[in-house]
Amino acid sequence: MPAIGCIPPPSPLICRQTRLTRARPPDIRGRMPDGVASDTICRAADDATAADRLFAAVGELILSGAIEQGAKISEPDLAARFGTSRAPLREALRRLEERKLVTRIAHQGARVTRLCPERIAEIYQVREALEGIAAREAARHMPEAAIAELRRLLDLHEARVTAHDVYRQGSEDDDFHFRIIRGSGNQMLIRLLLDEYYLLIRLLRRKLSRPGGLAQRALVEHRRVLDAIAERDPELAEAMMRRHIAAAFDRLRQAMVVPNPAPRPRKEDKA
Amino acid sequence: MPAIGCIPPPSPLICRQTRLTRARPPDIRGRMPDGVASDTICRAADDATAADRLFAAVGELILSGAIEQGAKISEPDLAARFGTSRAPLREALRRLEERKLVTRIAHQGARVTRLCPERIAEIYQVREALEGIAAREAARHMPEAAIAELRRLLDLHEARVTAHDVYRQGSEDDDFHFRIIRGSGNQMLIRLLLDEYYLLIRLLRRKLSRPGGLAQRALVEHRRVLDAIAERDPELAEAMMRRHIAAAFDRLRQAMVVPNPAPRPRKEDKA
DNA sequence: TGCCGGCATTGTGTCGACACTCTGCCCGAT
DNA sequence: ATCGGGCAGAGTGTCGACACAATGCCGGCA
Repeated sequence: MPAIGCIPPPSPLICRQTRLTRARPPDIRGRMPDGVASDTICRAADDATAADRLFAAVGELILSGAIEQGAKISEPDLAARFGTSRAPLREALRRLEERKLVTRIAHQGARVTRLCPERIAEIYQVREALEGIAAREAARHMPEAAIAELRRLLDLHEARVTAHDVYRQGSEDDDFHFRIIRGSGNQMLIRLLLDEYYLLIRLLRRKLSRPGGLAQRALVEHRRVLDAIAERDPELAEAMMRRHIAAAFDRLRQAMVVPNPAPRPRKEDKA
Repeated sequence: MPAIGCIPPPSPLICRQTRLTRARPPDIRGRMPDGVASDTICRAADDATAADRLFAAVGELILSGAIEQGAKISEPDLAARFGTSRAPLREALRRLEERKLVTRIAHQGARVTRLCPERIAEIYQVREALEGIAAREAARHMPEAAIAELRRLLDLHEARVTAHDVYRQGSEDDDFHFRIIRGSGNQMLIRLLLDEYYLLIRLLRRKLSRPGGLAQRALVEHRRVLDAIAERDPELAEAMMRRHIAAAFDRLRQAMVVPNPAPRPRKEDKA
């Protein structure tokens, strides 16, 4: 039973600058939460296939909010807008579907996934478990150097937070989490969280006003997680991370109820 | 902020009998571990698109071992074998890729994912966390009726196990887990585990001889999980489930080392 | 005899076109 | 006036074909 090369392509994913046709100025603003994920998941999307580029571009379009949640996605439209045929676009949509960013119904088309509160709660439940594992494994495998670097990062965050009391658009928050996830060394987990779950988290962040004023709190929790990892205490790290995620969700939920009492429209279209 | 319909299509997936062309006898044996998942994930794949049918068929081909792990998948070949064009096959492959059953490299083709021991360990780590959550939530949300039914199922298993001392091909084992996962009521979790992770688990089960003689042990663990759920004790349920998965992995790992010292061929082709 | 470069072949990525399905609109009937 | 059926339009699913990339083979050269 041979068992060697597994999952070689580390991650095809949403990248920063993504052009579409080989020689064309960037018409899509594929901005990433600066300095965050650009180095994480990206692969040079330059010599990649059109489908890859479209996957990245459309993904970014969705995550950036350029295409609203629930909006229908017309294949001919989008393909034309990108100057490609439908084939690569369909591939991109299919991959986005698997990552749950779009929902497709046969003979009816694709639309951007709409996240309801129940689904958001579920996402956070799963995220809690997964990042708990990540923290646990990071406590086991994360190199000392990475830990030190992460500590410096948190110091930097603290400086910013005391100045503005806000984790800028969640990108710094993500940065912290990404590093721990990568620190786990668990390839399956890394792929699952970075390639799939964080897309959903970024998506739901779009529709939720970030609860400001609590960055200080999050920072404290981050420090606790990091301390546990630095002490090489897997159980504690897991517990702290889980508690942090749970707390973050609590904060999120409170922000969720306020702005929107209960408007429940049934149908609407047009992208 | 409207937020209503999310993730409507419960699950397109590997089904039992899957025909390809509308009117053609089933040339692909799409057998499921009988009586297990047939009711879980399936959707009548009859009026579905060719891509859906191919997705199910090729998936089953892989899971059944008809296409070996690491084997190359030639698009023209497979398409011809199924009497379709490459377009729907490519869609199927792409979806299988997202589910990590096949690995594709641009301009080079797709091959069945090969699971190395490290990856298997990672899968079990993640599975432990996810099914832990599932058990926890099942303790909260699973209907009494379902619990009672599950108890009867375990009684049935016990009868079989005392007779043969083996969980038949893992299908009964899966049945137990599936019910708990579904009992969690967490749609995201259900999709993640059933649509994605259990495919991998079935795949790795193919390459690992099932450690017989330990069914009794697994059954005891199953009962503990169920008891905790019946007592509506989420924490205990989670702990028991995690322990069960961890123990199952231990058993698996022992089975992993024995039959295969270290043959490591580098390359081979042909499906 | 072994290594390197060119060539043919295979196969993937992409394209344009067609068929069938679904949606929305218009019209006639009740 | 409202409801049901038919029709047109749009859109998705599928197909066959082509271009470029990658692989493997063959011959030339050291």
